[in-house]
Amino acid sequence: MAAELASLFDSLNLAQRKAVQADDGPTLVIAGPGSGKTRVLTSRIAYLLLARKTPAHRIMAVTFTNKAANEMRERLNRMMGAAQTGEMSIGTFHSICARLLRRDAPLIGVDHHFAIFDADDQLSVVKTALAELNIDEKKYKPAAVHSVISRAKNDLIWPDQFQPKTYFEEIVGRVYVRYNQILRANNALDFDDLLIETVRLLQHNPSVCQRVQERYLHLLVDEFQDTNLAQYVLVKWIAGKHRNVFCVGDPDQSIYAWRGADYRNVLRLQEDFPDLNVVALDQNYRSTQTILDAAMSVIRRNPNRRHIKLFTERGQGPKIVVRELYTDDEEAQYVVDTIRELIDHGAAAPGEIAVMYRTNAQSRALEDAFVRAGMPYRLVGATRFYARKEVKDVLAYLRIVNNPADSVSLRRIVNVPPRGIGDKTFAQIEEAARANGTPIYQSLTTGQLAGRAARALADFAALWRNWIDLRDELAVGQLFDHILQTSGYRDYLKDGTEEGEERWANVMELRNVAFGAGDMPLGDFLNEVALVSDIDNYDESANAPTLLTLHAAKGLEFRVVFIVGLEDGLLPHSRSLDNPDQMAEERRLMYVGITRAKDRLYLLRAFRRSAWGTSDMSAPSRFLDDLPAELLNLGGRSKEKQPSWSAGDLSQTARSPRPPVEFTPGQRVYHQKFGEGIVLRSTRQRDDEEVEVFFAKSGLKRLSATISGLKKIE
DNA sequence: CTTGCTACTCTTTTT
DNA sequence: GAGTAGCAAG
Repeated sequence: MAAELASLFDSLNLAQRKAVQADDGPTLVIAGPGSGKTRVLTSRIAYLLLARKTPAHRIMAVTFTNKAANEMRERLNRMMGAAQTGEMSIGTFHSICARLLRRDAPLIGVDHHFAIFDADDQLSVVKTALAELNIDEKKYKPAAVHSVISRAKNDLIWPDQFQPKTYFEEIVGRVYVRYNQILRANNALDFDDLLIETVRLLQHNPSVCQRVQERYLHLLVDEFQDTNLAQYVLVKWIAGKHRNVFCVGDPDQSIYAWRGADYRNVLRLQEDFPDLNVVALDQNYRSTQTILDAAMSVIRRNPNRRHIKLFTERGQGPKIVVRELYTDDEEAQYVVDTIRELIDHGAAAPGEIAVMYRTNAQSRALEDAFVRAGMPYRLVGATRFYARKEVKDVLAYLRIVNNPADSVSLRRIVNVPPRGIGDKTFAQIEEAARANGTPIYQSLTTGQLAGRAARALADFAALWRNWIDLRDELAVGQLFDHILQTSGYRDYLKDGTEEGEERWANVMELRNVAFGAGDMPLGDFLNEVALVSDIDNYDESANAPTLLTLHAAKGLEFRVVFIVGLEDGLLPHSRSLDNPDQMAEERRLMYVGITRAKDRLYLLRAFRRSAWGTSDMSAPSRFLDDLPAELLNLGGRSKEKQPSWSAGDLSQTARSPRPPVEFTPGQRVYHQKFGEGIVLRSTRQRDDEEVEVFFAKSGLKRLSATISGLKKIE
């Protein structure tokens, strides 16, 4: 024991050690990026377990992603070689709340088999509510309505407390009421319910509250700056008795205000726990001084922040490379080319490189470039695995078996594959269920419809019945196979097309997860699946560059980081331009991105970016202006002498932006769609180049050099 | 009820 | 440019 502790402390600096060994009572560790926050949190837990002999089951640790939780558990296991960490309550707020609620589900008006509705399901509930209330979807966008509802829940505002301030909110208030009723009729909770219902459970049930408060001797919270009000109140309740909260965070890295996160929770903590012990960590162990200086020069311009000076002993390191490319495709090509060079020169292994962007849509150009270069990559986000149609379909089958009240899932698959149960028939069933006040399952089995529909319904009801009977007899994996077979979904998906095979492969991946669940009850399995985030599945061992959004990059680090799309309107995002608070958040996002880099940082922008099928010009990000020239490598150009097409103001560049003729007759070229070809003629257009190419496969084509993405072959 | 066509929106960021 | 909602025809 003593040996483990000694070696643990050897790896910590004085300030970190002080935090780890803090006395019991409320503690807040404010720390800059790369200062070992998570390490301090893990060490604190090890310290509590080893030195303080705290039983593992009396510790709760909340992290931002399940991945972070798993990592922490692994580290503790390695450190202590003990399986006792398995008894710790560790996970995201959402997953921990789901576990708490499961036990006392009847107290909040659902049963133990309650479903957790994801973003997709939530939207479909909003749509149903809008339809029932005769509200026009075109005027009141379901997504916008839902975001207000979600925000209210995160601020702990129940439907009957919702105070509309605008006409729009007036409408939302009415939808909110109906929305929640529909959720409960489906025996379902949404993501936000997991938090707000747990707060209510603790508030209104003294015995439950006492049990929880008594049990958790220590509560530790990572990424505290990203907690919302509901989460903060949970912290207060859970730690209400023993008052041993240990929070770790960095206000400069708060990037989730848009979903209710409130960095003022730091102030609330100070108010609610006047004896709060605050520890600050500013030494950085991740990045070179150049990178830290760049990060500080960007974040410095935000108002109302505590000024901290980040320092490192890692030295200056290489300058930050700033480049301007002509299009987003060229930007992507630059990324791929540079990565290849870095790998060839041994500057970094492929897995130590990341490419970050503001919006998921930007990943497409990058993916194309990686595919063209035949270079493997990891993609985080975009179309998340669990959001794929086929995956959601199969899960919907499992969900109606676990929770026969789930009409949202039923609607999804009742006619997939086609069974002759169309919208109209389904609406009748739903109506019957509502009229009789019975769950949808019953009105399906006892339905008294006539003709073809009745036959189809009876057949489906028999299948469903059979699955439910098998629910508790078969393991999740076996049930999975059985349903896939008997429902006809398997044959429906495997339709012989290439796309069908791809979808089938995804279903098989899900099948692996199902078999991995072993004897776990179906409900537990579904809960777990509902709460995984994309980053949770990110495979460390795959040795390939990672493509991810700046948000997803939080908490990670890479030897080399590319941030692409440094353009006003993208980073900072156009929706933030007229709002100082949102602008400050964009700046923090940029700060988070920069500080992910250990050694090398590349900041790229494209002069022309295609979006919505058209290509538009863009101005450089204002954040680039904040970087001192001495930190930058501008590729031989001074800051004033940027490439020709961006010199001067935009109106001027619009007239004669680009390019000298790039393609000459006889040049061999490659086009993504048409393959290889030979240039016959090239004509300079106003701000483009028209190229006539003879393709081996598709014959003569006349193309725009900028839009076609035509490439030279050396 | 199913299939296939047209027209329209869409892009912040996520547990 | 792509995915989907909505509609018309089979």
